[in-house]
Amino acid sequence: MPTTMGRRERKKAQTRQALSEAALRLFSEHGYDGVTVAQIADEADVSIATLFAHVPDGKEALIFDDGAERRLWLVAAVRDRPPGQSVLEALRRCMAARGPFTNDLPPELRSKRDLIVSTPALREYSRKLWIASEGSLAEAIAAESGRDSSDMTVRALARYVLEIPELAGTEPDPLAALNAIFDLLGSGWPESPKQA
Amino acid sequence: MPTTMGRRERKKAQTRQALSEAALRLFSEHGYDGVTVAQIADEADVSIATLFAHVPDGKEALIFDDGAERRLWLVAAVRDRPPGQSVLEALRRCMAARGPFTNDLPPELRSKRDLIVSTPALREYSRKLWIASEGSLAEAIAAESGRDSSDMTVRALARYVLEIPELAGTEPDPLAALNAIFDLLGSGWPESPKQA
DNA sequence: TCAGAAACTATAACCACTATAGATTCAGAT
DNA sequence: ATCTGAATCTATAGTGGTTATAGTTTCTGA
Repeated sequence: MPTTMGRRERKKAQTRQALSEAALRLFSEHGYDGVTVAQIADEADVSIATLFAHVPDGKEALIFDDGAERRLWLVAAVRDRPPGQSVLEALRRCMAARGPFTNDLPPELRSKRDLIVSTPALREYSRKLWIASEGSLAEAIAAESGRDSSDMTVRALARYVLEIPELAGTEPDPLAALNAIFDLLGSGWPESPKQA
Repeated sequence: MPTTMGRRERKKAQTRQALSEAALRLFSEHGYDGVTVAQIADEADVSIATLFAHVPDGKEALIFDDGAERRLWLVAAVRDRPPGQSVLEALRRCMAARGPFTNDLPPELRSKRDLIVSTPALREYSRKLWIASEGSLAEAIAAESGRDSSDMTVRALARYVLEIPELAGTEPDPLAALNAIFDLLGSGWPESPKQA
């Protein structure tokens, strides 16, 4: 069993990447709705059937990976945070370094992010990818807080954290929005009973 | 200007209702994916083009109204809550009486709810309808708390409240889940810093 | 070297949805 | 009462995403 990938897996990865690059290039040029999957398949020099074999989730998934990386990143951020740091603080820093919340990115990634943020179908799919990590994140949080990962409070917190990109990503100052939301999650909404 | 609707509006409402009923009946019988819009149009005795004229949001929207009622209900719950009651408590009671959180419903509505909860496409659309009220709810909350409705904290709270049906709707005990989530939103997540 | 798995292809189909143009029905003003 | 214009409905034909099928090529492991 060779340490390197066989030719087959290598070709597969190449095809998948050709599809991603073709899709991103065409989307950037003509907009998401201005491009058909047939054009993308052509540009990557494969058949339409092959395109869907590589990207079973459909057109929107073309420019995304499967989200496994995000999942690992989140879990690691919670589990390996420095001593004295809270779970929320660890998550806040983790997310602040990603996606819509930083401009410290190469220009290709920045334009990709802008494309996603400005295209509803892609924003929705991005949210789906984040939320797919809910279970893993809930387990990580549960492990750190001595609760069960099926505890609704834990699941809700995980979900709410993962909704932040969608919620704050379109704000004029995304980072400030991110911080405001984490403050809310940490301290709760101040009671404001109606005057009697 | 007559107090009652003209014949035209009456017929329009009839057609729309015929479509809703046909869709619900067929979905319940054969499952959402087991029914085509052509079958629904046939069952309601209209053309496919007419179906889409009545329901521009597409197949999933067939069994829903436009969500205006929900919006009014939520805003009223916040604004007209009894003296001494907090905003969150008012929203908790409002939601507890609706959708997935009560069984105090006629059997037709119960089976409709079960169909929605068990069909991903319909669950997603239901969430969309809830979230469409985010702006209105944020305004209502802002008015009660002396903040601005564009305040990220207000918007986040509104969003998080409106996500509750999707988040808690599939739990074994939805009402308990609802209460747990409102407790989290009210008090925040207890800090659990890592031991040094 | 051989057998089988995996990837790719062309083709054809299905379905949601849209566009168009024409027919019918209704509402409001004259 | 009638006329005009707008709303509604219709059939038809298309677009585009997605899947199914069946057959071909390419790689892998025995």
